Amino acid sequence: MKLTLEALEVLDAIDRHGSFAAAASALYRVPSTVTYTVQKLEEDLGFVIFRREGRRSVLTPAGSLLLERGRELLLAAEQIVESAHQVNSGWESTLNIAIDTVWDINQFYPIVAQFQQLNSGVQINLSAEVMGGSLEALIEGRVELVIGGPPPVSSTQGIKYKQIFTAQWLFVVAKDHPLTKVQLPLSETDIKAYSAVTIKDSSKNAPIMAHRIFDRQVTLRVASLEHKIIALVQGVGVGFCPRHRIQQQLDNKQLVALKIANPAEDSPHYCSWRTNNKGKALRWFVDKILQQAQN
Amino acid sequence: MKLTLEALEVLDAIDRHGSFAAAASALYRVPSTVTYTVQKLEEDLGFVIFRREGRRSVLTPAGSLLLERGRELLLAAEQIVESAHQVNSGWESTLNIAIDTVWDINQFYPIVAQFQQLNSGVQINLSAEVMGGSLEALIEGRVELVIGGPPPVSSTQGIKYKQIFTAQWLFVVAKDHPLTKVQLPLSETDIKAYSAVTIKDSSKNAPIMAHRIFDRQVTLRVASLEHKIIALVQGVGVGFCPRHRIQQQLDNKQLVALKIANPAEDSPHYCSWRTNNKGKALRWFVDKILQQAQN
DNA sequence: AAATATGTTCGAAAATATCGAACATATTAG
DNA sequence: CTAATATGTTCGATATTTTCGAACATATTT
Repeated sequence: MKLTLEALEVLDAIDRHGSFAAAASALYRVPSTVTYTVQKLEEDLGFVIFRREGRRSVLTPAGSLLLERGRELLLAAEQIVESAHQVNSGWESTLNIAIDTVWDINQFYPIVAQFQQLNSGVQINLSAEVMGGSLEALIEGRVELVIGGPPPVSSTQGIKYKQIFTAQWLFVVAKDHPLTKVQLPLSETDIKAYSAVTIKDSSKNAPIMAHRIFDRQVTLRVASLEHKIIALVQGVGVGFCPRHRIQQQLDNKQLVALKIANPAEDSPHYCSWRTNNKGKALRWFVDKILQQAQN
Repeated sequence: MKLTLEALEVLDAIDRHGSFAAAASALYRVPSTVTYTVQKLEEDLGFVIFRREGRRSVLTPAGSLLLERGRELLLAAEQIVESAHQVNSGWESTLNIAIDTVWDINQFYPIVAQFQQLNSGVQINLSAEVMGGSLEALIEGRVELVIGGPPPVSSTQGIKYKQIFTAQWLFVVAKDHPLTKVQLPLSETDIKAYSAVTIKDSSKNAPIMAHRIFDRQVTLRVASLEHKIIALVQGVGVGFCPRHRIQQQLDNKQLVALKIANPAEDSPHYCSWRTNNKGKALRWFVDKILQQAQN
């Protein structure tokens, strides 16, 4: 049972060029060498790969399977070497980034575009996460970088983080919502009378924490802040939103911010990344994000 | 760019055994050969795999990636050869069978003996599993056939199954256990007063399910039904057992079945197998098991 | 400081791959 | 139909690669 990649390349060449002779020529070898390689492989593996039909050889079923799957193997081998080279040169082969929904993903695309111009060969994977979900992805190693998430639990090793902005949470409702008729500031009781819109934590084992929304309210759970804003504009419910994401809706009066008795505190948001990744791409993005945050 | 599977095996051995010397020994080679192979691979690939730190060598990031992905490659290569063999002979080269502890393994040996007489050359590997463990092994591909396990989750692709028997669960205690003095049927409260014996699920991530045993009882966890029966006979605790496995103990009065207020329901047991294995041996065993189940 | 274990270098020996010529067989051309 | 051509195999000679073992260098442990 001693498969070699080189032998698979020979099989591939035979099939691709149609004959032992043509394969030999393509491989800059002599025909007898090809014969030798095939025979040796057949002996090593213990089954016949080509049934010799006169001068034309055809693949046996087992040989056919070997070739087909073998090609995948060759491809995978090449990709591994490729990736290793990239890592060696300092660039990761892939970089997985999670963007918290609190942060506007549109702000991020220009940075990605800038990165692409470096021609690093690094594959960037973006995912949108919500609240706990982004950190969970970071801790479990599914992503290397989280933008706009909450601060990591302090005990977590191997993760660095830095605050990049503070979100001001406003309590907003649609322009014609009944609560706009109520005297300000709104009490907890006023609010409880109406259904709320919240963002569903994308972490798998979401902790039971009623972030921003008081208990026992009927709530609509949506998957992202974009959806939440739409739901609020439509008047489906009420809820808190970060000011910077709804400035437009406030300006054109689609949403109204209402003063309430117990206003939500500002929440800090962070850029968090894994320290075991020493690649240039991660470094580049972190630098870029922190630099942008200073302005 | 000339990767070879053999070189990957050397890398794997170095990492697995912790040093060049140990790897050499494991590969029945001399240390200088290992050095040679590594150096040659480094030269062929064009990057350093091990950073030499005195006598201890540590993987570079690129080397680490190469090893990690290379292991997958080796595994894939093995599977390809295995599949080709299977196609070639019609017989698998190996067949891994898990037998749930609910099923008496002694019943199974005659079937294995019968199979050996066919001289198929198929290597049979038997393993005993408990409850979820057998299915986990099937889904993860560690075994191709499970006898006596629970039914697979319906969503699982690539697995067929058929019920082969129904187990009646009796609540049993040792002949001189205090519970034999209590008036029947036993209430839940009666039972809670005594420690129970349960079988520990052999799956790695065993779900928290209190199968057959009520909450909050002090329990002794054992590894198989055989052990459980012994523990019950010794009077260490009480618990449910399938009737067919303790008939002998009931007959010679080592165990006593007691009627209880909430009897355990009969549980169906299945024969489950992977459908991607088209080999004759799996087919043979499945046929045999199903046929025996009909009687 | 001595003993032990690890990794490397290097020349010799062993194993393996490649070549080229001779031969066998099938397809094609005339 | 026969000759010419192309393909695949065998086999001895040659070239290349791998392996070994001894000698040496270096780090860890006793």
